[in-house]
Parts: sequence; structure tokens; C-alpha cells
Amino acid sequence: MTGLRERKKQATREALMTAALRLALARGLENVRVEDIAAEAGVSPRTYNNYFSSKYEAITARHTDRVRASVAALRARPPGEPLWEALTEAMVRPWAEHAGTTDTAPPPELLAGIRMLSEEPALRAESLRVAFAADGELAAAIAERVGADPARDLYPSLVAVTVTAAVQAGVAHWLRADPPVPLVPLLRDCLRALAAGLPAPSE
Amino acid sequence: MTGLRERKKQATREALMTAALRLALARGLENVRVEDIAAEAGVSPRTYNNYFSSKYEAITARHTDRVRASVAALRARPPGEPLWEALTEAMVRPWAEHAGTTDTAPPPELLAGIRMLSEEPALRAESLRVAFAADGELAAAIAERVGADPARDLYPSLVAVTVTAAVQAGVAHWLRADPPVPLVPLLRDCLRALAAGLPAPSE
DNA sequence: CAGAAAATTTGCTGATCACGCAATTTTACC
DNA sequence: GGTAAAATTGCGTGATCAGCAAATTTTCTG
Repeated sequence: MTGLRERKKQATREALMTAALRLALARGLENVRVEDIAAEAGVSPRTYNNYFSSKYEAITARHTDRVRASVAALRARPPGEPLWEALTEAMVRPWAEHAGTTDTAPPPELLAGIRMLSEEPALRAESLRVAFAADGELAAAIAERVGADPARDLYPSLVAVTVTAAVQAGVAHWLRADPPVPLVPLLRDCLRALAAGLPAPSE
Repeated sequence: MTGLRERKKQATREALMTAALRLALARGLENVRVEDIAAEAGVSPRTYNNYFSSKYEAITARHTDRVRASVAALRARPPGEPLWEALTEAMVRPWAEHAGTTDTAPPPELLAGIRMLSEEPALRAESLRVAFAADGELAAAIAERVGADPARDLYPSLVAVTVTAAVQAGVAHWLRADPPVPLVPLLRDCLRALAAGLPAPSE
């Protein structure tokens, strides 16, 4: 199934992603041109745009993959499982694989990459774009799971979009937590709070 | 307070906003150049970029204003008011002013403009960017209101971001509702559901 | 294994965008 | 009125992104 052609394409994509991230971390985002990324990955600039349609897509590609993985993970959860359990596991999984579920501190390079996503305005915008571009899919998966009509019922899309947002908030909080806290339990807390309601703390 | 200078600037900004929107609705977004918008508004192309730093900003400027108005509205609510009441009123207000709180159908041109924001990918991205760019402010206002530390407590930013998302979902649902439903009560429902929790319907 | 077919890479080109800079025009203030 | 501040404008530059067609690489078929 995986001919040489497919493997090469994946390798090129991977090379472009890591080249883009590496250069952006080393020099700062605005000192990296598409031409540089392509050179670093060993392809022509024109080929870069066959893989990514903007300068920023390559850098956020890992995030894009995480988002897609979450949707796929939700679809893969057992059908009988309660919605919020399935949703929580699905949203958490890609982050658990990257940032470690336990007390192992995440590699600083990975952390710097994720931090850049939320601090560089252009990358933050791109991350939001991909996260919410996928939430039609997410809403559809939720609708399927609870037996709703995604076109007529508000519930699936409301859950999809707020869950996406809650994960954003969790990651942002994780990035600025001092002392550091493990990400996965934090995300679980966010989703638990979202499911249970968000009444004001002191009332 | 409002000298001629300020008034002219506002007028130019307004002219650029309406020119951009009008042209985009008439010809389709990708058939409008910055040059066209500037010409329609009677200024030079260079001046366009003194007001807006991208081609899409002018078109989403009304949305930007709504977002900012919501934050300001939250700050303007009486301090003793319960959080979710204040938050709901603040988020709803700019939409009420535009889309009408009652059974008066919104002007079709306005509706087409808002629809374009969620259907054109570039505009959707821009809308998300401005909405979530403001949510630091929103979180700060929430924190102030509940007496939390926005840097250390997760609650304010979690509420800010999910409220922003819930409004997005509400507007999106409003746009595709058939038969049409009034927007403001719909938004109230979204926020009420968010505050109260989002358990799966059938469990 | 040879050669055709299909997919990918690449260079070239053009349209557009966004901004720095300096000159010009417009507004504000005394 | 005259000067200082602010806004507009034109010009030039660098960069992004996509269409197109040629060249290269991989796959498929006899």
C-alpha cells in the first residue's frame, strides 16, 4: 500500500514541517522566508506551495494533525461510551502523545514550538483557523454519537465549538503555569468543568 | 472633543468598511482588490493600509467592533450583578443593536454580510482572529468581576474563551436556521446552556 | 526489462499585497 | 495668519502564492 511515492511525499512533508519549525525558533518567525524553508528541506520553493498553501501552514501542521487526530479518535471510541467520556479521551489523546501524561517534563523544544503558536499572532490565527475549520467534523461526530441532527440541533455544534475553545484555554494556561503543571489532567479539568457548567466561583 | 480631524478619520474608516463590504457582496471576495476598495472610498490605496493592515480587515471591521463593544459592555455592567447575567447582556448587546431583538427580520444585506463572514474561509479566519484576540481583555474583565487573578486562575480565561465560542456557534446556527429564528433569544440560550453545563441530551 | 502512463517536482511568470520612507496636503492651535 | 502636528499620498521594495508547461521520477503493463 505504501509505495515509494507515498513514503517520499510523507518524508517531504515532514522535512518541510521540521525545517519550518526549526528556522522559526532559531531566527524568529519574520526572519524566515518560504525560500529558506524550502532550501532547508532540500526542495524548490515552488514545491513548498504544493504541500502548504501559506508560509504559516507548515509551522502549524503538527497542530493541524492533532486536531484531526482528535476527531478521528472520537469516531474510534466505543459507541456505547458516554459522550463526555469519549470526548475527553479524544481531545486529550494527541496531547498526551506529545506532551506526556505524567510527570515527565516535556522537551523544551516542543514546548517552545507550542508556545510560539500562541504568542506569534500570525500562528495563533492559523491555529484557530485549523481548529475551528475542523469543528464541523467534530460536531458531526458528536451528533452521530448522541443521535442528533447536526443541521437542525444546536447542541452538537455548541459542544464542538466550546470543547475546542476549552482545549485552547487549557493549553494556554499550561503554557503560563508557574510552577509547571502536567497538561493532560489540566485538560481533563477544563472539559469536566465545561460539561458540568461554569457557575461563578463565589456565588 | 471631536475635532474635524477625528470625524474625518471615522468617516474614512466607515467609508472603507462599507466600500469593502459592498464590493465583496457584489463581485465576490476574490474579485475585489485593495485598489478597488480604496477607489470606492475615494482614498489612495496606500491610505487603505494606514487604516487596515490586511485586505480582509476592512470587511470584518464591523465584527471587530462588536467584539470590542461586548468587552466594553461587560465592564459597564453594574458591579454587583451576577456574572452570567452581566456576561449574557454584554455579549448580546451588539447583536441586538444590529440584528434586532424581536421579530423584525434583519435587513437581507446585513444578513448576507454576516453570512459571508462564516462562509468565506479567509473572512472566517479573520473573524476568529479578532474574536479570540480580544479574549485576554474579556478574561481580565471577568476576573475583575469575580475577584480572581487572571494570570493564575484558569476560570476567567476558560469562561472567556468558551463564551466567545458559544456566540460563534449561536450565530452560525442562526444563519442556517430554517425557518428563521430571532438571534438574541438564541444567543441567550447558548449562554444559559454553557453556564448550566452541557450534559448529553439523552443521558 | 522496455516503454508507456501517471504523478511529482521545478522554473518561470504575473498578480497582489503590505510596508518603509519622504514629500505633500490638511487640520489644529496660538 | 502662521506655525506645528497629523494625515494622505506616491514610489519603491520585498515577499507571498498560484497557474502553466516542461522535465523528472515512480508506477504500471506487456
